[in-house]
Amino acid sequence: MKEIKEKPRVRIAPSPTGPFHIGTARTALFNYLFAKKNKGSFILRIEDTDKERSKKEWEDDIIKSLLWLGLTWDEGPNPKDTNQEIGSFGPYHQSKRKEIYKKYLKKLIEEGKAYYCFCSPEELEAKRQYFMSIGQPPRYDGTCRNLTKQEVEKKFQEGKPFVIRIKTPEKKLSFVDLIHGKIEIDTSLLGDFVLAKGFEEPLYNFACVIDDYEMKITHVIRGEDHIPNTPKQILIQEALNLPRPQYAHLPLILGPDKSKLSKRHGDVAFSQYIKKGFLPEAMLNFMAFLGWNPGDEREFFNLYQLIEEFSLERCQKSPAIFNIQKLIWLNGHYIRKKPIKSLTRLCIPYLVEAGLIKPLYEATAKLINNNHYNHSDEIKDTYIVVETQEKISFSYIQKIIEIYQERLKYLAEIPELVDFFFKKELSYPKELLFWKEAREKETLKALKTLKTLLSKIKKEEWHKEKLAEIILPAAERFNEKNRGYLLWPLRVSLSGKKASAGPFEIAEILGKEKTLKRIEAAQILIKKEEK
RNA sequence: GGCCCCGUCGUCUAAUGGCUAGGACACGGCCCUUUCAAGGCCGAAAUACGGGUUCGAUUCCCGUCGGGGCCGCCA
Repeated sequence: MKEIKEKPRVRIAPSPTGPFHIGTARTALFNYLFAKKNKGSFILRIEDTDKERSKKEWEDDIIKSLLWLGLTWDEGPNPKDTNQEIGSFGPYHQSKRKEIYKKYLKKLIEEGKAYYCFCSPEELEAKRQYFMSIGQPPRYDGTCRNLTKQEVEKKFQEGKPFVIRIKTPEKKLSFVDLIHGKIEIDTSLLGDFVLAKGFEEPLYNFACVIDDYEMKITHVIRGEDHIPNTPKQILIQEALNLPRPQYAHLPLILGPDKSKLSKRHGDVAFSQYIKKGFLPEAMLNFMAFLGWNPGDEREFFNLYQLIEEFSLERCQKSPAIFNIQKLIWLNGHYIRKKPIKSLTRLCIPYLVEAGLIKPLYEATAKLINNNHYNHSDEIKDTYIVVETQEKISFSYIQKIIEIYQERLKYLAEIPELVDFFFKKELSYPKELLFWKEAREKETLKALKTLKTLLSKIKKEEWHKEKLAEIILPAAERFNEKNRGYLLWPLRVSLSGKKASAGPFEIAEILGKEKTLKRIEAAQILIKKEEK
């Protein structure tokens, strides 16, 4: 494909009528990659023309999510103060652009390319039904198209509400899509569609065309569900004599049932993924591969590498099913690669939220409470274990996180994995202590052996290497066929879980005193139930 | 129903007018191992169907079938 000579200007134009959607995030990413790859501009425009449904909280959600991903925009709302804007083609909220739309609407009316329509919703519904019943696409029949000046005047006098419709010329229209190639449609199927409700409320297709023009958008990169809108938008451009941007329609993201990913598939809200503890690196890498690939077998890409490699030519035509398993796998990969200090910082809010620990200082508490978007350093602090009221340090927590780093798939899992470190007493069925066919007797014996062995280790030597040095040979002596007879009860008595990190690393973190206490607790558990 | 888009393992995908159609996730097995992970090895698994063009089509063309999107005074 030809090189892009002009510096491209692209936009992501979400409407703040609900939680920021995973599909919108993917579209944003592709726009961003295209812009950065070609040294162009990435613009954020808030499409809030639907004043009933648009809410500030959703706009904040959009902004937060994009920033979290690191997809910063060159023009749009100022992320530091959303009442301000950056860029010289604003305003970037459609709700603030009414006067601009009005100007173009008037021009169309004056030139006879659009007209007032006074038909009521009821009348239109009836017509729609009729067309459907005879197997025709439902479209406006043009009742008001040829109203005389006097008739229009009269309706105005009566104070009848009106909409503005375009006079759609009947013709074959085609456009070149950068992903799909040439797309042709017959405009007679479109009818005279509505541009705006009165002069004050422009509708999507109209506002979009005007803004794209005024903001000098060169490439419209959006979801495939917009293909049917494209001919309408081109018709508006032609009526107004505006240049046509290039179009690229990305394949849709599908749910497991192969229909467009939507609320009923569950987690489509982007913030859910942030809360669950997916990392931006994983989300970026994953979303990029939904409809794009580098053409070889590399599979890990950071944002900069994506910018380097991205091209629309390598975009897929066919839709992709959102495969959560692969996201989880990728996330595990990025968690393993995360520096341990950063990972600990990311995990702490989850531990706090689960009520396992709490920050000693109010300031930290506030910071954590705020959200999971925070990656800041301030989180290094002293914490209090809720159940025991012990003070613990950041580095103590770090040791715990470290032994779970390769097991973690997403951050929200961390509390259930490590909760036993913060519990006063563990509760688990005694059968969990039994290795293979071992029962009370053998297990008691194992626990007793462990206690004797561990008691002899000096506090200064209490680290996992020393523990292994002592316990491992003992385990072989205990049962020459299988070390599990000694090691399994150790691990279970310390963690209370059937799956966990290794017993020596756990014991090291727990310390001598607690380790011995937990072994005793296990002995008591077995004995108590024997009676 | 009309119009439009799409069709390679279950999923994300690579390849090409010509080697046994490659990789990844998930799945199964084995190894490692005290468990769970991680890691290593192995395995099962796909060109929707029918015609054409061609020496040769998964690839190009046509049709069928299948899936999806859109058909608002929502975006």
